[in-house]
Amino acid sequence: MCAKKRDTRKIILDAALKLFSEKGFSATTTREIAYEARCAEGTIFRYFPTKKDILISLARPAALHGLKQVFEDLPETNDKTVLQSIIENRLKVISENMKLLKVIITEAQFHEEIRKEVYENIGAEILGALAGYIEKRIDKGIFRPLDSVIAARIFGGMFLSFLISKYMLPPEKFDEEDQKVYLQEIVNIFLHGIVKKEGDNT
Amino acid sequence: MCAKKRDTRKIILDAALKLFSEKGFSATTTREIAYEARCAEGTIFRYFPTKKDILISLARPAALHGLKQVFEDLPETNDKTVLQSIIENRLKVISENMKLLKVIITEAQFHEEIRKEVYENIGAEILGALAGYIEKRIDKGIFRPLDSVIAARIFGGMFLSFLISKYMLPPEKFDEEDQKVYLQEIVNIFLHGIVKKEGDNT
Amino acid sequence: MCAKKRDTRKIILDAALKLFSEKGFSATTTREIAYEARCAEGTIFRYFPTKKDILISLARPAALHGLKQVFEDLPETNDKTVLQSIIENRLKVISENMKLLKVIITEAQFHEEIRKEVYENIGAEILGALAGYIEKRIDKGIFRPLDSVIAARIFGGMFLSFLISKYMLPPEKFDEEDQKVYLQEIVNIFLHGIVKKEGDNT
Amino acid sequence: MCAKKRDTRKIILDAALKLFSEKGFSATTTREIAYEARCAEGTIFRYFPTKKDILISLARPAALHGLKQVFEDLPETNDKTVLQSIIENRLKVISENMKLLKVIITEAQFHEEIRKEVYENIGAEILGALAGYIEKRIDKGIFRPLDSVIAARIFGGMFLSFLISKYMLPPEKFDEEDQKVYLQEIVNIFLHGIVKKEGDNT
DNA sequence: GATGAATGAGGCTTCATTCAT
DNA sequence: CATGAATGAAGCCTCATTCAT
Repeated sequence: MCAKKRDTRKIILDAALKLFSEKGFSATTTREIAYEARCAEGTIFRYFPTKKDILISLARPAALHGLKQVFEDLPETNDKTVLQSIIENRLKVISENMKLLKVIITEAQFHEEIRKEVYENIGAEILGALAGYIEKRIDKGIFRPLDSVIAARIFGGMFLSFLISKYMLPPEKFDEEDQKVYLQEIVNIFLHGIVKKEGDNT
Repeated sequence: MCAKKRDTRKIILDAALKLFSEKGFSATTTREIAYEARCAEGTIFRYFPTKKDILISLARPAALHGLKQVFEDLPETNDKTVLQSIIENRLKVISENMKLLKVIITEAQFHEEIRKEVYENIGAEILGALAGYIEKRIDKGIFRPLDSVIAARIFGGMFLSFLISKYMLPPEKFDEEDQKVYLQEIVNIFLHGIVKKEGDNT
Repeated sequence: MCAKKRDTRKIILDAALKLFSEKGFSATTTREIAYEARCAEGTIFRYFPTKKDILISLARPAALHGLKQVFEDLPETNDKTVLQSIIENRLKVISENMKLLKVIITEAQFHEEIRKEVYENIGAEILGALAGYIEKRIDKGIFRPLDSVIAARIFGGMFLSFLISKYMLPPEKFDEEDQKVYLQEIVNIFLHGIVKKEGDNT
Repeated sequence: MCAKKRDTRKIILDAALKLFSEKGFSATTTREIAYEARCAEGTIFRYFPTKKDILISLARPAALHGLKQVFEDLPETNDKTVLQSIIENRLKVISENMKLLKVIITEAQFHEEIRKEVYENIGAEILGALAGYIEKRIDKGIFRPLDSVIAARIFGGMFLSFLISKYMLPPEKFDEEDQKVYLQEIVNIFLHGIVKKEGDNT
């Protein structure tokens, strides 16, 4: 009785995710969601009391789980190439969750509930993992001493700028080669910027 | 009876800007805009054929003009403290336009017209100015050779992470001191990451 | 649970027909139609994308079909009394569709779509049938040779003048007796006017 | 103080007439009338308390005067060619007033005030003149005895069918030649239909 | 559990009318 | 007299939500 039956709830969530990411939450109608999910409009309300509850469900820990992996369990080898290749791998996870990320980032501005979920998950846990990694490297004297949370956020911002370029620029303005160089430079700049240098006591 | 007759158009634009930035474009009603602008709903449509036209007017080059100066005419003294203080100064312009910036960034995702406006103003011109500055420093052998556009974007992302922290985090989690340190670290990491080092031939 | 579920579409069409014929298309509001149809305003738009689509649906061939029979299959006995009684009989069809006819004729002036529908139905087919009848009588030498289409239109005009008198004059100015005489004279004048006379070589 | 000043009232009436005849009364906005009359919207209301009053003013005796001429002062020569040529001449008056006629006929259905004006002017006077003419011919034994009012209305209907053909059919379907024949046949049918014949005692 | 017709509040927009200049 | 900005009621239409089947 477990796996087989068409999981309507999941289907509706997927449909909503697709549409929210394309048109935004307010501009998406329940009728469109029903059509995309190939179910009746009424069915949606058997699973979600309210349209807004669909949005909130998308920001639930379970849904965000995919995103958490991005900065989790970072190995402590700091060699430039290793870090870069890891980041490239993680990018796959991001790409798979891009639609969700877009919805979350956009709607978090306007909905307290989403914002809270984001802080407690992405904010605390995800960036926390990265900050933890940075902390350890500082302790080992490899990175210079700085606020690891701030450093993690800055790195997140660099990464974000990559995502913005990748997903909002027209493809001809940001090709495969650009992407590769971009990621290399993020790692370069960040590592060079954070690494401890002889005689540096800032 | 002197010059300043109540400029209704401007008042409506301001009201819309406030509400769009608080609730998003779709979630803001023309009735709310009218109420905020203290005019009749019908009056709005004497100045804007369509609700969407209010949004577009907000994103017009004229509106974005203020933001252009942020990275324009950067002095070529590269000393860390100078750069940092400059950036702090420019931040005032950003802060004054933050509401607009938020609306523009959010709605650019969903409206082709806005997106174009953004590319041609924020994208091309602003980041272009920063890229030009970086280019000159590379030529002088101060920065290591890298793609100046990518570097500019990365810096933009770092900056963006600051804005996100400043405007989305609850104030008690990001106080004046945090902000100062954050900006310092952006400059530190970026400069150290981009500067040419002895024996570096990456 | 049997067959006849409340046919909302038909009910809305009937309500619209009544109101359009009383107040005209533009002066009728969808709220009034909903009230007359005893349904919610929103319900109307489940069946018709647009108010104008209600009007167009009213003018669809299906709706005009009833009117086509008016001059169809006219027997070729030309005796005055026969023709007159026939016309009186057909009048029933007209009367039953008078509201529709009024709407169609009125709105055809302003809506291209309606006009086309009218030409292809009332114009071409109905008058065509009458013209065909006239043609046959000409061939038999009973009517004098003339343009049968024009003759049909002229007859239509005579008939129209009757309808105008019947439906626009206050009833006390156009009683049963008047109607009878009016129809007799239409037939008289038309037949005398169209019949071939000895020594007539117009 | 009499002739020279731009007669705003007349200009507004003309503008309204043009638009009412093109789009109908309800579908015409005061803004459009103001634009067509090259005056401010507010100016309209200095001359007409209400939009509807513009319409009513159009149906005033003074405005209808032109139309009255059509059947007035008919000479009593009944010769076919004379009558036909007269009608052709009168047609000029009709053409000049066609816009007004269209508005009057259309809106009379929906506005009591207009309807009354039409009865008392067009109905009584215009058709009355024609009926008087017919009466005289009957008295002289040239037309057979019949209800002259009905006969006048029937003739009016024939004429109306001509106007409908002329103003609603696409021009290529109703050329100059058609028009000439049409008018000839109206006269033919009417005269032959109404004339007294030997041995006719209907 | 699923459906989809029905609802009615409310959204965007229009428009006749008013009124200060 | 003329103007045209402002009004707000009302029009058309949308949409989240309900409910009988």
